[in-house]
Amino acid sequence: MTPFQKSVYRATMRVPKGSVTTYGRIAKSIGSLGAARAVGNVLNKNIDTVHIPCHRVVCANGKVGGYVHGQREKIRKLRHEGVVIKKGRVDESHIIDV
DNA sequence: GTTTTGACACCCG
DNA sequence: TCGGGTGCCAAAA
Repeated sequence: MTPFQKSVYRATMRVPKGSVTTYGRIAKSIGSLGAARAVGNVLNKNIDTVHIPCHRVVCANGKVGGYVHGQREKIRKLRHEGVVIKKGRVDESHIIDV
């Protein structure tokens, strides 16, 4: 596992339940500004959704983005944690910096 | 060493 | 608000 991937996973685990962050912000927080896309790639390769809450990572514009188990499932999980989602978009108030 | 691939971000019309 | 095009980055082939 590359150090970049470890950083991404660590950052992802920092996101508190009931809140979400964006790919770009994760990238910035681990010192790889502009690597939003690369971050997505890492999460995609990760199948270990049990140990890593990758469903709390969304797009900067509030769009949900993808998920290994399907977008539907991702949204369902988020709503389950109390995150408000309207028409496939996460409410801004839940998007935070870590 | 070079090319391809994405779970993005940003700008423009 | 929405779609399309462009730029960016790290990994894997």
